[in-house]
Amino acid sequence: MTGKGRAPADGARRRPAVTLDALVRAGLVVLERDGLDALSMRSVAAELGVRAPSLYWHVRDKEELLDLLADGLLGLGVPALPPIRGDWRIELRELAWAFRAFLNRRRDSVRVLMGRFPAGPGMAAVMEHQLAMLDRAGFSRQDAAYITYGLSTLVTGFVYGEQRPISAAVVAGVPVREAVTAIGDTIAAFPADTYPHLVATARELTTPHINERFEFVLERFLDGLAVLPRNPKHDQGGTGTAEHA
Amino acid sequence: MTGKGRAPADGARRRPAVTLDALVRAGLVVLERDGLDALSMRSVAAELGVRAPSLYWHVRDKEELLDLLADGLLGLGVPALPPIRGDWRIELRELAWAFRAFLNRRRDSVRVLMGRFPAGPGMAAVMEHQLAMLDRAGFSRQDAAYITYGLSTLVTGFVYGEQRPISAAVVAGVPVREAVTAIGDTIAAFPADTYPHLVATARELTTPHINERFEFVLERFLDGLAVLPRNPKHDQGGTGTAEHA
DNA sequence: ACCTCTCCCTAACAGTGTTAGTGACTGTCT
DNA sequence: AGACAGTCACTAACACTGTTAGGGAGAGGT
Repeated sequence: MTGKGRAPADGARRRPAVTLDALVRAGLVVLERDGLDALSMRSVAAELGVRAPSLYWHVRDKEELLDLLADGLLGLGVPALPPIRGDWRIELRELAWAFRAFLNRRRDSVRVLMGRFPAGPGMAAVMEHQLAMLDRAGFSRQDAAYITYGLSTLVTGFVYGEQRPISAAVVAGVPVREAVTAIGDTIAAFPADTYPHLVATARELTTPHINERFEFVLERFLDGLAVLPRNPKHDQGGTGTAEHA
Repeated sequence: MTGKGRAPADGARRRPAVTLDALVRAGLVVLERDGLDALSMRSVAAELGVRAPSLYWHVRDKEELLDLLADGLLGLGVPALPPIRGDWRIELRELAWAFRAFLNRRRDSVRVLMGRFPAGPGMAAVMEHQLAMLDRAGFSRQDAAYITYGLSTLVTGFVYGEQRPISAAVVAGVPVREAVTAIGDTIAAFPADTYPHLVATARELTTPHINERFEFVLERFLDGLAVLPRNPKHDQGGTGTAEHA
């Protein structure tokens, strides 16, 4: 997956008990089985039958391990990439829904991926696919780059918010801890004279129709893409934009 | 700001050294001065001249404190809300840019806000403003709710990614630690036969023009909103949608 | 004077990421 | 064969985290 990584310099000696590959694999196992909060240097090391400090031979710090895990996660999602058939809008939509489904399926994956831009093979495969799709649709390279970045930001950000439990907080002069569990009721109970629109929209803001919400945001973005200029080219060559490669 | 919070039940005794209000204020001070990583129960307590366990009298756990801080942050941003004048697109654009600027100005605010939906007065003020804006523009309540949620997700997600240092990770068969610092070079160095589009787009993907990137994503979303049906009503009453209030 | 409630205290626990220093093993060179 | 150098996992430890248990000082109500 991630290759050997640490260069063997001048010939491999006794093959080590831990490799970067095994480290990432173990990390993904722990992440899926016990969740991100339980993913510590010690727990990952234990998964490998090793003690925590050994990991620092292969990885600078936990942050670097998480970067690797992020790329590993993307690599896992690659098989689910929707095929390229010709309609960019349908394909982009499928891609977004598939990505969201993946993030919701793999435990804590969105927390690991959020804000990360891992320059590894997992990310490369996903982006290559997406860029090929957009190139075929005739988008400029600049637009394609922006779209790729924007769409992943959008989906990741959405799922991140979707997964966080809606946490109750303080309303002026009202007890917190034993407060209503439904945030909709909380909002509806706000003083309607100072927050008229908010109170009136309390229900709409807190509907549990999370899929419709996602669809709305996604389709608005896609609508915005539809008005971009495109340069249709139907040469099936596939590598139409790759120069001096 | 957040009121008294904990109800005094049956008459206030000796007025306490710590109040919910003071707690939040101290938390915000620590957050701005030392950053989120340095914000611990002990450091916030020290800011109040108190020991850590005392905080648990006012707050269930750190998570609840962070929820309160999130709402406190939003409250700080309220004065910067752009005025409502009549053009929803201009106003929404101003709002998004102002929000992003705020998130980039207040240290670690985006990390605290990300994924949180604090049902407090800070959030209420921001949302009331935004909903009033959208209501005046004639959007339906459902659309207004979706737009509000979507826009905040979009901006927050974008800034979160914007602030994270682009972390280098593994490329198949290439050393990691001493790897290139510029991620663009990394991508450009990928095998061009397996990732033709990616390699060709390496520059566009990693341009440092972060403002243009934000503008692109935002304007695409706004373009998408422009095609939504609206029900123009110019009654200046302001509370046009508030029923049985 | 007693009781009860509020609320901050000390002590402690289990856990975290991370560094220092050690030593065993392996392949290469003399 | 023996010395060397590199690889890589080990033990021990540090400073720190969130959080709970239990104690006790102060104040208001009866």
